[in-house]
Amino acid sequence: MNPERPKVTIFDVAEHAGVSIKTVSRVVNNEPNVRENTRERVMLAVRELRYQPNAAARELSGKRSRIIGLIYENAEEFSYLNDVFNGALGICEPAGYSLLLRPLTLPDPEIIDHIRQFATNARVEGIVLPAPMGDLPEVSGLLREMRIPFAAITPREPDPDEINILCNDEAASHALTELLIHQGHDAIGFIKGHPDHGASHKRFAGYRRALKRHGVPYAPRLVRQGYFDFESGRIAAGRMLDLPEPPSAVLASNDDMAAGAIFAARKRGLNIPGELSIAGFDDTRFSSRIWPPLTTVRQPIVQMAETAAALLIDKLNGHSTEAPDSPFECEVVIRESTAPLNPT
Amino acid sequence: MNPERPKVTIFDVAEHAGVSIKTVSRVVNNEPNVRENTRERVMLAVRELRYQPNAAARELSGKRSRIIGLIYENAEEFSYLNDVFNGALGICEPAGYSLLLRPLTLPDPEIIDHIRQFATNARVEGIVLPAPMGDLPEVSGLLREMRIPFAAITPREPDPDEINILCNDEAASHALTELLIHQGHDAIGFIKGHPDHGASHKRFAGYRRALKRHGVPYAPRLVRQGYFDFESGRIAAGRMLDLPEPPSAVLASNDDMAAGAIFAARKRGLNIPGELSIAGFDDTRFSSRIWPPLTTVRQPIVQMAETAAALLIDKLNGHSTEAPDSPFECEVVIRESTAPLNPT
DNA sequence: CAGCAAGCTGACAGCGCTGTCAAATTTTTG
DNA sequence: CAAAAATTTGACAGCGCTGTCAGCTTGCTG
Repeated sequence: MNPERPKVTIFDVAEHAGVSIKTVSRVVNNEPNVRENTRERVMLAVRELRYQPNAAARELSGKRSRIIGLIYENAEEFSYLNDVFNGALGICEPAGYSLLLRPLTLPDPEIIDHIRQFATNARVEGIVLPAPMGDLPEVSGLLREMRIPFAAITPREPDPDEINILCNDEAASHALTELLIHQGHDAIGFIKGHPDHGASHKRFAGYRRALKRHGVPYAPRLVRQGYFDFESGRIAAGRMLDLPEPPSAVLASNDDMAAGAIFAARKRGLNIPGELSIAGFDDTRFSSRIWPPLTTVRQPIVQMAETAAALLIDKLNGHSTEAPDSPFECEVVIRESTAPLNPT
Repeated sequence: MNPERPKVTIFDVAEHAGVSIKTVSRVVNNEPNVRENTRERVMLAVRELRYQPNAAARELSGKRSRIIGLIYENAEEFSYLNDVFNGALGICEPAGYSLLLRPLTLPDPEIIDHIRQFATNARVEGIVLPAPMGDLPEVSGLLREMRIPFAAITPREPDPDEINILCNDEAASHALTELLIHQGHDAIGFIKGHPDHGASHKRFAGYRRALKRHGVPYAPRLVRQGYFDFESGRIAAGRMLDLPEPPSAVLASNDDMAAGAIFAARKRGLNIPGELSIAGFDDTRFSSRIWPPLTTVRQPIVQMAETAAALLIDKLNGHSTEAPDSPFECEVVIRESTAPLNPT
């Protein structure tokens, strides 16, 4: 594409170093069976000539594209994805891999075709599946069938043969609920997340376990279905607040819905956290900037995505994939949207 | 990467259609000089065998990578980028191009090296430069020198030989300021954007022009420097609000800073919009979800990115690049954070 | 119907690299 | 110190496609 730039090929390097092209190839690809002396000579030539292997030739010859795909839901919530992109890119680049994005709008009846086409067309070697893509059985099923390795970032049951990145959603939700209970709340509303997301169930489970543990009765009227978006949070919270005996605290399964809950509370003239405590989940960029700043849970998304990419690349390179033995830790971030219950 | 999938090559298609591989190549690449009859026969074979040209072989042989790079500032503000990604991907995919991301953290003293390496390594044919990348002279200079076509999405002076996607920032800012003036405000604070971004100057210029046009005196004390981030908006607004004669309205050069201004106002117990009107710029996902929902300006980012990618691809394919003759239109979105001045 | 331009089609040589396998070299062994 | 074993190196054949250019068909012209 740039005629001016004189392309340095493997032949130039070989000549410069006084070896055969195959030896250069060995050195460049870190293959064994090259005398240290020779290796250094080649490396020197590589550096002097600023040799950059031609990716297309490599792929054509070696059958390795060094491309990793990232299939994600093209939803509104994007700060989560930002972290995923950054984490994955940060690992792929130094490893010599490219990252190719494939947004998908859910629900997508043709999802199978779309993914199949993406995998074939873009000739990806492996795929990263952030939530909720990793939750969809048809997606993981297809990839298994196509024998394309993938790394799912989602809180599902880990499979020893597959890469699965988890964090302790359940424990974090438990801790957050516990915080509210310790603050004296005993009517704690819960807005569930999208039922197709594994995280939704974990978070709800943590809530229930905390109630049980502390002897707070579970009230189904205080639990509403949400879908992880602002609107559903606003509506769900509104319903609860209009109840004859409204909750004194609301726990939303993510920050978008928590923002919706704040919105609903304000509409009704409620003072937060004076009259209603609200907590969310995810610690989006957003959360510290609304008023009041949101009590929430922070997940180490960047690290999780890094790990996903790193393990995937390891697997592609035939290294033993050592899954991390414990899930990543979430952290409760306490801000001003929650406060001890004010006995009026 | 998938041994099971039998690869269909151009030879298979040629045999199946009873022509030479070259003819298949012609048909697949829409080259002229193929009899209609022959073309159809080949197309049929392509469809029957589900032939997918091998990208690596194409690139190696034809010197065309069909890869477009997207270099962006890896900043907090991400909803803008979401739109840029979506717009660019939406055009690239059907056109048979891949989009490769390259986040950069600004300021970056080694930006030249990073970009040079990206362009070489990833062998991109062209590059999309959303703001503020297109504003940096060293970046556009380097790409010009490397003779890599690029499309800058940024409000700079258009160059007829280069692709430049603009929107009427200045006019939108003018309109927004005018709105506040019509609402009776005559002490309108302005928080400037990052000085390295072209948009900052346009937006400030619109503000000044509107003041002038309506005979509202320009007060330097009501203009503060910001950097497009929440914190700088919070601080700048705080300074203005602590003035002996504070403004009755504040216009921030983007929504993040407007959110900072809201935050600062709330800290001081001010009622918005009762005691202070606040308006922003960009209409991030955020803007309608904070309280009060923000009056702001919406830019057609997706369409701008689509146009950028489309023009770039046209250029790469040697088609006449017809730049759109007028900038994209912004739209003032009026929400509840602004209100007529209440004469107390 | 010969003669010629224009339109089609195909043979073949790479593109730059890696895999295979044989040859050359070094090291180890008896 | 020779023979065997292990290590290192290189020659060469593709990978699947496009560019070049020559050859073959057409359809016209006179």
